Amino acid sequence: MPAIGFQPHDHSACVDSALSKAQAHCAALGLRMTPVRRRTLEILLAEHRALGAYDILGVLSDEGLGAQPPVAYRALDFLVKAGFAHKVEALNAYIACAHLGADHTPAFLICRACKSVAEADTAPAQGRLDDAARAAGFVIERTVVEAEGLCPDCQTDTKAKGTTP
Amino acid sequence: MPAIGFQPHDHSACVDSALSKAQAHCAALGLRMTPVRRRTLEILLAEHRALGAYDILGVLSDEGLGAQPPVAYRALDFLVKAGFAHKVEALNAYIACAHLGADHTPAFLICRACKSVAEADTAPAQGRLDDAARAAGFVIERTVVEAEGLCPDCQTDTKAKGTTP
DNA sequence: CCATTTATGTTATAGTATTACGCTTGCTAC
DNA sequence: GTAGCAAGCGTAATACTATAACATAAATGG
Repeated sequence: MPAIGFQPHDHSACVDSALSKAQAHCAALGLRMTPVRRRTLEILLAEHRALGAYDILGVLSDEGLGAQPPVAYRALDFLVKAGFAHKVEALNAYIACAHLGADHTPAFLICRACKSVAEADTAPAQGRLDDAARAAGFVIERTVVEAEGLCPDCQTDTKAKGTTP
Repeated sequence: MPAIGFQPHDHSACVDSALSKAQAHCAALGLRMTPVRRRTLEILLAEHRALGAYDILGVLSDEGLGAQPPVAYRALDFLVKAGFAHKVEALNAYIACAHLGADHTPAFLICRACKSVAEADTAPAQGRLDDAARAAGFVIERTVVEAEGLCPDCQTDTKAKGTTP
């Protein structure tokens, strides 16, 4: 079990905060935070890594919350639509939103060695893509911005690449 | 068969040019442009759309160039590594590179209505992603920048969304 | 020519995601 | 309170995407 976030932090507080923000957001908008959805969010929040739908399903299934793929996919769809989670396209996997409440365009830094994922702080990230879209007359509805590479911890580890030839 | 690029252009010239640049690049680097690889590139070049590996495989198979998934995946891997094609992560599909020869970070505009894909002219949208990475001490090796939305043609079409309620 | 590497052919299987249908639950209007 | 409706869940079946593993063939290079 390798690096968690890229920076150390009070993870339990970050989980609690996200959970209660999500709950409040649901109450405000009349969305339904059902047991399956809540548990799915908790599972995602437990780590700063992206989890596959079948990883989620495995846990849910162990806990008697549903045994077939649609259960996980429906919960994940809900969380993504509500903005509580994001899909990491480069991994076909899902991760809890790190900036819950902020209206943002997510951008991810994905470590290929330890598989941890950080959601970049930056908000408007998409400057030139926007320009290109405007020039082409294209209307953007959603953006995917992801970077794969090595996190600080893994750059020095032998398991990464030959930085010292 | 809907919109092709976002702008009209001499497509046959754009195919020929790409093909001969690829051939030259292979010759220069000692890469082998085999029949399967060449045909796969031609298939991708035929449209400014992303094609699934199994779409490619279907064509190859019809032409007697190989019937199993690995044939298509290997050809696609080669083309991607050589820089002749890109993978569009948001679609799990592949598209010919539109800027063959230029050393660039691809960025895509993906129309959700007609499925055409344009590769943005601009180098990267990654200004702030870069900043975020530097701040976090993260080393980027590859970036994925994709935008989903509506191309110019599909914004007015009824098939898109209700722009006129 | 033989050895080595590179590419292809094929089988099998793993991993990701959706369709479809029926049941239950919770809300709203009467 | 209960009839009707929408949203959510349970389940089975299946589609789509991708890779592992191993055998064969073709090109390169001594």
